[in-house]
Amino acid sequence: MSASTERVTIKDVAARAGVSKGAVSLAFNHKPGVSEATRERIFAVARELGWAPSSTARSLSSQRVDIIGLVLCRPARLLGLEPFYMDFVSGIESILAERSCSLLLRLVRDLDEEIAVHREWWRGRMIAGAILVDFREDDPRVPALRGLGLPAVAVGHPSLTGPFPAVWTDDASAVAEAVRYLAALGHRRVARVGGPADLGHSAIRARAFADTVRELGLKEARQIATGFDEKEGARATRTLLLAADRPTAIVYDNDIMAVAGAGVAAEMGFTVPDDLSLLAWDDSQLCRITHPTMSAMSHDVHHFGAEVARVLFEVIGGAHTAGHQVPTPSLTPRGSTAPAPGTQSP
Amino acid sequence: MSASTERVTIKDVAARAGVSKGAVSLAFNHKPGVSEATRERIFAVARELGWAPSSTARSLSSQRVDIIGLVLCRPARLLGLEPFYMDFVSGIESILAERSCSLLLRLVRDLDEEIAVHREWWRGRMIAGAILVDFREDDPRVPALRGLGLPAVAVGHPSLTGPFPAVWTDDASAVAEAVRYLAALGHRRVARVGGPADLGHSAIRARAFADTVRELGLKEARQIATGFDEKEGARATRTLLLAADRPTAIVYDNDIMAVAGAGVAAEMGFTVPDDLSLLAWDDSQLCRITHPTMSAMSHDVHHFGAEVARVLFEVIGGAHTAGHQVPTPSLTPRGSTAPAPGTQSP
DNA sequence: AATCTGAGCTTTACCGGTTAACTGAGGACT
DNA sequence: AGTCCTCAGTTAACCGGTAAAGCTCAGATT
Repeated sequence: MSASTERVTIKDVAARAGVSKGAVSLAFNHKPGVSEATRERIFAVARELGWAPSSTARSLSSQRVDIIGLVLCRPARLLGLEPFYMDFVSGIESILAERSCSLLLRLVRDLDEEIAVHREWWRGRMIAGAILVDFREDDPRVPALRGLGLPAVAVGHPSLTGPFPAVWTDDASAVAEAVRYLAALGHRRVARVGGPADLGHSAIRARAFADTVRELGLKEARQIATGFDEKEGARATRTLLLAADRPTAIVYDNDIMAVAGAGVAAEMGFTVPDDLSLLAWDDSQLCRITHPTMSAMSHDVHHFGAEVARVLFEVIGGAHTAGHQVPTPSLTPRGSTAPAPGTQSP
Repeated sequence: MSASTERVTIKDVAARAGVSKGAVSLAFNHKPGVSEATRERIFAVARELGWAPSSTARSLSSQRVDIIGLVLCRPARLLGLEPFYMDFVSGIESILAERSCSLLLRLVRDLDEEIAVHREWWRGRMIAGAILVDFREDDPRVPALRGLGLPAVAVGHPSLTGPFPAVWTDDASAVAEAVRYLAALGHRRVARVGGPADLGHSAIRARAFADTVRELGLKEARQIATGFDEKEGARATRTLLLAADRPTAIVYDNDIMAVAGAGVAAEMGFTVPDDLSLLAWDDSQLCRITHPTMSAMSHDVHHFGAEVARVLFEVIGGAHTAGHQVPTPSLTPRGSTAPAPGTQSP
């Protein structure tokens, strides 16, 4: 039981089993060319010696890896705050774990760095494929990474993701549903606190929001772009509520901001939902535990992540996947939305 | 600008620069043996060809990698729920990003699998070091991984982590502070909803809790072990509140359970904090946005993760690090704690 | 009897780097 | 002039696997 410092390699296993390296390799990759008896002997020796093929060496010579890459281009701090990402990652991991794969995670400051990381990872066959998130309009990653041959799945609307198979939610319909719901409750002045303006899905939601407002003949609606965090959500809410024609309902792009908005409303003397209705997005646990509870456009983010991973494996497997849509976030009314002030309940 | 399929390797760079592979390698590793002029020429060619050393190949021959490993042995779903982990990971990433390192993340079902993964990763020099978390008492990873030579830092009290440099918070003191605070508010029956019994820090907290209760002469205190999730937190709270000698204050092992507990209390007709005081742990955003806001034992989890990563780099660098303690969680009183029912305020 | 076949291995050439050992030229020192 | 260094590089072995090509031999085919 001594901890011998020598690393046991395929050569040791081969020698011990009385065969060549090649035979061991064949056996371990379940390829024909070794008899059942030899195969078993090899496995026995490997077990005895505690050997398993080195994935580094294997990936160098055979280009096969069991790692998939995820590069995130967001401030580290925000990751910890947003429930979305961890839930998404846990969904991915749930599928990777089934296949004994790991996730290589990297944080970068900008998209150029992200592109460089993907190039490098793929060049050296460090990863078998990648998951691309947070698409911008005219995203620079599309021209930079297309044609690399990197198997990748894109999280975002197909209009943004270029040649990469996309997995997305129909944000436009969801936004429309949200606005219609609020309009049905009698709200005429509805505002929206969105994510960063350059993010593709923010733009899609913004457009859908404006369109629906116009279509329903509501008052000209204000939208504010933010950085997704608590503070900006609070500030945006304050700005909206201080305006002369303050909204009676606000739709948020995530739940952190919605909850922060509820705090601001309370602090400014507005009662939710009597004076003001709030509608969150993503519906993590947060929404269920506030008082009042948060109405939200909810979808299963964990499942979303899992679906993305599943599609990625199809792509890696060579399938000509077109990508696909996961269920549209659906309205989950809770305690933060109510008929507009001065409206008969419908 | 054509997407030539051929991968550019060190050989191409060498040929183009008119030197040998060795010279390119020396230049890129900033080792002596090439003149400044040649070095520059090599770099220029590399830039022109878009070449960077393949980390796979490098790690095979030189054992140098810029990836660190983290294996988590928890249900995937829970990861997405607990604010702790993402915040912790984001702290780690903040330090890794500074050094252009990545995190290799893997989810496993049990500790045996975790041990196997670490062995494999380290054997093949897939990782430069690892972060070990969630220590049990007599943790099987300690005997299994010690003597491997794997640079690792352990998150947990040194009494649990064996030879691995530990980074930990002084949970015992924190628990004592929590109980003292509640006692000072006049609470005589204090209960605790803890994490899984086999987790080292749960045991430490349980012991400290019992000790402090005894020391202060409080009523015999009930402690319930749970799986850290919302549902179990709710159930434990219900159990406690249904008992004849129900507590007037409850300390939780994370904030999810505390918040779930608040919901149960409300649903059972207890007013927090008038009838019942609740004290959370970890203090994520959750605690600031509930009504009433949650008093908590708070610490900076992001910073904790960063510190762990920093220590790991020291260990990888060969330093003989002893590990160290990060600030003890400190009491942040908010709206969920108040004098015990029928007590004069102090 | 000569040839073909295929199962079961072995050999050998990589994969893309690193590194120890070696070479050759120029300069300093004796 | 001869010896010794040092610098700047080259060569070749090696890291731990994979994979294509080659070899051997028993049994089937003609």
